[in-house]
Amino acid sequence: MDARHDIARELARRYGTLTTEQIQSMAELLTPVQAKKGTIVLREGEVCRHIYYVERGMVRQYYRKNGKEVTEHIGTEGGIIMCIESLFREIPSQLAVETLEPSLLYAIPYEAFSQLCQTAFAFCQIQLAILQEALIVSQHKADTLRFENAKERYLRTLQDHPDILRRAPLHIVASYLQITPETLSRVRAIVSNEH
Amino acid sequence: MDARHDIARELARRYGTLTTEQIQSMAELLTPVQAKKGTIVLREGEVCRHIYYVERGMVRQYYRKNGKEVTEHIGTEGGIIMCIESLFREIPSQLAVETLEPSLLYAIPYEAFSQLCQTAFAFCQIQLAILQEALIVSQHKADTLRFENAKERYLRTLQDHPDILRRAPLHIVASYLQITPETLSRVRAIVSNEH
DNA sequence: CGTTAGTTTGAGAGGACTCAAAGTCTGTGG
DNA sequence: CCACAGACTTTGAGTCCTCTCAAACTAACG
Repeated sequence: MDARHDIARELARRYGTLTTEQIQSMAELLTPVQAKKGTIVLREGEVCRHIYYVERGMVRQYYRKNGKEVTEHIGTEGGIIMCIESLFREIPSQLAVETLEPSLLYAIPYEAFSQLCQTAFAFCQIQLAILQEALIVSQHKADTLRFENAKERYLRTLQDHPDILRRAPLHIVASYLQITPETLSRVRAIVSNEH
Repeated sequence: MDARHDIARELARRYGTLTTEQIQSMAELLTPVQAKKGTIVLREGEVCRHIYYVERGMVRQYYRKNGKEVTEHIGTEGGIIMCIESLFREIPSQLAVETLEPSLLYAIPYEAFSQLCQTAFAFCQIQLAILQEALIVSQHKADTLRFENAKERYLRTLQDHPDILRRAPLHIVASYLQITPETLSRVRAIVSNEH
């Protein structure tokens, strides 16, 4: 069976319900993207036209600010990556997307997916669920930044996404946690001293 | 003509396109909520079942953290208020909604609106557009907090939402800007000295 | 007109930043 | 297979922004 069916089925399971034919339609949209470590999947300035599903590997979204790279998001197996503003407004993306490991992504062309949405509410519901989920995550992230200091954010990530800490280089984890590499290094030292 | 038609028409204009009959259906969902200053429109712990459109007045969403009230969002004329996590997951809301002025809101029952979405893609598109917009705003907000200090955030709000600064009490603006009332008071003093 | 809520001002503390330098890892080419 | 260059991480010193705590002042409301 095509691997794309499995992804389509997984998306349906997670975000809604699709009939067998609808899963078939969904699967046909998926385009595999195999990329070795360090590949730029979406360049800054390009218009983002896909939603990406991470099947294997790890990718990050980042942008440049005052000459420094700021990591906005890191996605691992099962994660969804999209450059929200670029995708929905069809404007050049501030965000770039880069693999941090050899990765297998499945790109969902947004235009075509939107077409599908018009054919059946079930697809629409999936898009709605993805956006709702993203909004909830976005709010939780904001709360975390509001109330937790560097050490607490590190410990939370250690709890919630231990693979990110294990697999991503420190300076990228640091910008993901919105702290400097120096601070993360110090926090790490303190935490490992406490066991 | 019913005022609710005007709101429905405005929502359609802003977020999509609706036929006359669809505007009619939408208008029928809208429930006016007149509330004097200081009214709790949604209590913490209640499940949020409506999306609110602010026709007149000003409302805020806030939650309690370590005994203090934290203002998550302030909405004025034309704004949309929704307690995202509660609404979509149907769980008790952490957020409360309170009027800061005598206000006229229109409540859109989410359940009924979702029903409508299943009858025509046009409604779905409106919901999608609202969520997309909310996501973009949410990201911009995060960027602001990441890179701007107290004074810059104050000046930005002075630029973008001058009515909030004029109409809301300082301590509420402060928690909206994610700074203490003391800091906002100092920032304000500095800015007004510079003219 | 007094009581309470809200705002201003001051002093001091702390977390995270910047800049700087030393130490470690990694991968490429000889 | 080793050596070296460049990237990454650690450690140190000093600074700054915003916070907390405290007290005085002002406004608002019954």
